[in-house]
Parts: sequence; C-alpha cells; structure tokens
Amino acid sequence: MPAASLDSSEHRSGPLLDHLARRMRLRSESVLSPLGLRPRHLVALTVLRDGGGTSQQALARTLAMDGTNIVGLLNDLESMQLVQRRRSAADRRRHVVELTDDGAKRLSEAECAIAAVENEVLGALEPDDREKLYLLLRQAASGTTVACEAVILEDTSPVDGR
Amino acid sequence: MPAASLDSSEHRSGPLLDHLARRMRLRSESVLSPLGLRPRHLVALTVLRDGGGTSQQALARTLAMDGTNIVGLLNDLESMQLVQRRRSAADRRRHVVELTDDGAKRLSEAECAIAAVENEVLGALEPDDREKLYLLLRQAASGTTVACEAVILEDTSPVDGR
DNA sequence: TATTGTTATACTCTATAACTATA
DNA sequence: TATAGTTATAGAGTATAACAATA
Repeated sequence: MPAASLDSSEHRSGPLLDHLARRMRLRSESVLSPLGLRPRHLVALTVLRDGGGTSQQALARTLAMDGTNIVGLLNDLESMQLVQRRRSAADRRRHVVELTDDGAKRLSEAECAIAAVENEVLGALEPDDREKLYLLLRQAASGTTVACEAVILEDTSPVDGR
Repeated sequence: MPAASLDSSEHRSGPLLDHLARRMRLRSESVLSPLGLRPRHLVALTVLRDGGGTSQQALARTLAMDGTNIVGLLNDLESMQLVQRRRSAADRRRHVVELTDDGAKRLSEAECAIAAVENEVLGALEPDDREKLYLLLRQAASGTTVACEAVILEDTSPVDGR
C-alpha cells in the first residue's frame, strides 16, 4: 500500500491551508466590501444555503465559532435582510435561521465577485487543477460540516420564507 | 464539459478554504501549545525552512502580514532560539532571518504533532485524496509565495528588485 | 437542572502612525 | 528622500461569564 507517506512529517497541509486561506481572505475583503459583506458573512451565507435552516448553536458548531459571536454575525445579516430568524415551534428557545431570497441573490453576487480573487490567488493552478482542488475541499468540508445534523428542525416545517 | 464550469458562480473555493483552515487552526492550537507554538509560528517556520533566509519585509509579504507584526512574531521565535536575526552585510538596515537547528527540530516535532489534527479535519478524504490535496495546495502556495524572490540575501547581490 | 440566545467584557490579532538607523 | 525595522496604539475578532426564557 502507498499509505505510509501520510505519516511523513513533511507532508503537512495545515500550514499551507492557513497560508492560502489568509491570502484569499485578505484580497476578498476589498472585493466584498462594496456588497456590504465580509469574508465571514460569505462563509455563513454559504453554509446556510448548502445546509438549510439551522439553529444558531448548530451554526456555531458548523462555523467553529463561539455561539456568542454568531449573534452579532446574524444581526449584521438580518439587518441587511439577507437572513431570517424565527422561533422554532418545536422548541421555543431556538431560533431557526434561514437564507432569504435576497440573501441567496447577494450570495450569488458575492461569489461572482470573488471569482477574480480566486483566479489570482490560485493562479499557479491550471483550470483543471483548480476544479480538482475545489472538489477535494468540498469533500473535506462535507465531512466537518456534519454539525448541521444536530438540528433537523421541526417536523412541522411551516417554512414560509417571507 | 469540465472547462467552462470555472466561471460558474457556484464553484467558489474561497469560503471552503476559509472554513477548513479555521477548523484546522483551532484544533492545532491545543496540540501546538505544549510545544510553545501557535499556528502562525508554524506557518512562519515552514516558510523560513522552505524559502531560506529572508528579510523581515520579504517575510511579511510572503505571510501576507503587516511588517510591524512580524517583529513580535520573530521576537517570540527568537526568544525560543528557533530563528536567528542578523544584520545583512550588504544592507545594514536589513535583518536576515534564518531558521536555527533548534528551529528545524521544533518544526519537525510540530508537524508530527499536527498530523493527528489533519487526519481528523481531513477525515472525509481518503489517504490518496489527502495527498492530492497536499500537492495542489503546495503548488498553489508556491505561486503566491514568490515574495521570497525579492531578497536573495547578501553576499551575492545588488538585488534591488522592485 | 439543562439549554438557547443575549449582553457585557477582557483578551488576542491586525493595521496605522511616528520614530531610528541606514541608504 | 526613501527604505528596514521598531514601538505605541486603536480597531476588529474572539472567547469567557452572567442573565432571561424555555425545556
């Protein structure tokens, strides 16, 4: 088996990931600011779109952020009407957080805006390799984002969506 | 078929990169703290090992950090005797920063320590895919890390690039 | 009693400005 | 004058603790 190389102390992706994410985030900021968004807003919106409605705590686990900071993050997004909070009927302590139509639209615009940044930061990769990278990251993230599982929401699902 | 998809507004690696790097960094902290290191120390040590000695400004560009913060970062590493600062003979304004033997050793230990974290965060990927991811990240980073080129150090040159 | 969301607050990270020493 | 490094400091990001509402 080709396995052993993974244990090598020289093939660590962690620092590389950190390095690239940092560059991407810094450049993204200037591109996103005209849209009133910050990189972390984009991550949150993406998770909400892909994972569906969740409680704030589930969102906190998925984003690996402290729950107390989710409050401010959602306040930002809700004040821009990109996200909607409503009480869960099944457990009135919970807020069910969902992307609004405006939120989906803004997210789409933002993704378009940062395409240029990606082309720049990932410029050393051929288009094919960039696609491979995307798929690998996607798969890796799907493994860590399982936190959404925690709250499948209420059975009722009277989700009206403004 | 696979070509044009890159322009699609739905294949954005940025938020994924951010997401995964964040999880990796958070988990790494607890694993690295026994070694007296923080994730950003690891990134700096890695760059210094792979790129050779550089000036502090070149390091700042490579790490995409403000030069003023490099000072504190290097103070940390130098107080642990993991890096060495010495004046450049060619330009006495510059410090040439290099990894010490202790630094290389500590870096190696740290890489070993975070292997477990990587296995956890990238657990959704098969070993083969993890290796592919590493190679892609490495290639992408080599493209953005060119900053090191700026200062090839003293004895040689009048390297007044840019 | 335990959990969800909220507020207040302290700690860390990062960037801006001013200073020095060299060029 | 311009550049490399340093210091001081203000702003943003993040975590900890205490509280109200609900389970």
